[in-house]
Amino acid sequence: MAIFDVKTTGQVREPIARGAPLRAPCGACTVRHLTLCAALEPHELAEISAIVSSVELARGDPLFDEGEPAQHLFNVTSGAVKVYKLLADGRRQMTGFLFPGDFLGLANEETYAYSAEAVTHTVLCRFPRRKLERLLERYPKMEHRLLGMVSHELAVAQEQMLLLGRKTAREKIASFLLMLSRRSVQRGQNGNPVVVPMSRNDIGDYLGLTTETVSRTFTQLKQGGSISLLPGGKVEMADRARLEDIAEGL
Amino acid sequence: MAIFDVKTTGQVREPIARGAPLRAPCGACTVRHLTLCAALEPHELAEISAIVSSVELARGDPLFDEGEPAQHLFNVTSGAVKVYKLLADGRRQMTGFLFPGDFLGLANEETYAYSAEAVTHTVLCRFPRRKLERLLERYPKMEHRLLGMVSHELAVAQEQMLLLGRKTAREKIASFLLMLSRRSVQRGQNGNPVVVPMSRNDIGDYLGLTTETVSRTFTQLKQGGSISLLPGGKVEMADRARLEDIAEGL
DNA sequence: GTCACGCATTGATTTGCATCAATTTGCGAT
DNA sequence: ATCGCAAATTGATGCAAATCAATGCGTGAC
Repeated sequence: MAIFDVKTTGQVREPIARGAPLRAPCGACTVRHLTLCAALEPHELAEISAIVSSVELARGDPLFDEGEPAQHLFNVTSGAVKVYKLLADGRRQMTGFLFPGDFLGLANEETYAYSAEAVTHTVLCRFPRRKLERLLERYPKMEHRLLGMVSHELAVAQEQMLLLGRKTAREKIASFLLMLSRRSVQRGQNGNPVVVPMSRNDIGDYLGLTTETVSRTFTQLKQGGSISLLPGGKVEMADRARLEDIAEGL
Repeated sequence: MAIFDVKTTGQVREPIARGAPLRAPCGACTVRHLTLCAALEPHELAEISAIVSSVELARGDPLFDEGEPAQHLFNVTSGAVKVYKLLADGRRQMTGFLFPGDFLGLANEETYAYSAEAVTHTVLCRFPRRKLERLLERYPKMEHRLLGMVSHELAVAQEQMLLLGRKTAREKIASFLLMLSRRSVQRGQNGNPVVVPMSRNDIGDYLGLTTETVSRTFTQLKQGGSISLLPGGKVEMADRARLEDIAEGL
């Protein structure tokens, strides 16, 4: 019961679009070509708008937990979300960080396969899953776009397996910074310096490292002249070409 | 030019279905509910049959390499295939092992995102990508099924990230054996003992370990009474419940 | 302004896995 | 059966990253 859990924390705002269809269901939907609602026909947009609502989370608020019934799909409007899986003893693996334009909650099974939590203050669009599925049946083009998005996510996941299984700490951190930068540019923001909104611990759980190793590796890259650490969680990539070489193991 | 490379090695047989539509494009297509061609209408099957051909590979033969133009999709009919990504210095990460019923070659970009190679003697169905895409446009139900398959693969990939980033060597091997067993059962085969057709080195590259650690961990599990190693690359899971506990980190 | 808490950083030590180097086993070819 | 090669196993050693242990710093609460 993801939605009720969230409501308990007082973070869910009531639907913004109830009865009054918006031009677009949310501000993010036209940001990236991969986004589900981009380039829809007016009547399709209207139908989407009729089922969408808005969710707002504070830093650290849970969105849903692994194993909960998967009742909604979400689209990040602003902020950042982390998704992760846990082992019984608490070991955690981040499977992704999501930014404006990204989707989450797509589940093949009836339950979510991972947990999701806000990294910063975050706003999301929320689509009831059943209703969205009925919509997708009638608009194959939307499903086609969804297939493209999931295929892309799969390719990203495979790249991440290469990182987790075979890259060194140094290579992992370099890859991570470049990834953040690229995605930042995709959203039309500045790619350098890049904002790193998540904690060292979160980064460690994403890259399969400990907090300490993450911290030390940042320091090491700084001392090597590849990056500099700016206040406000920003990282300046002083030598991007070098970072790219490091990331590829050269 | 995947197909011509393969042809050079003399492994590609000419299309089996040219001009003479089959009942089903390949023996595997009805094996699993996730498979693309399962439960198709007769006229859909006929159209699929018209574009499919067959490929046969010997152990170790490449199917395609990362970066090649993605001209075909493949469906494993018999045997086993490994897919992997490489770093510049040769470090390798297996991203999956594929068995009868599994798909590979789905590419969002114009090129393959990974390389594929036969683990054992293998037969595959081959679908020209462009033609299949045109077919999918006309049959949204097939695309819907494809979406389900890719979503499932994504969930598997995320599970693998948890394994790579946070599990110990022992937990990785236990998880791996259980996964092989489950998939073996899905294909209607015996799940215990389970056939392990790939080398220790391949397993290491799948789990982010070295050959030696894989070997030692097998020995350790054997001595602990969880498994026994049988001739012919078979592994008997003597204490499956224990293996499951180990896999979950209990 | 200062207090306190969470987070980042740094240092010392341990450990698990990789690496390197033999040696053995398994298996197909003859 | 025996040869010959590839794969698996085993042992010795080294190193990268984890773990353990303080200490420093910045931000928000009051």
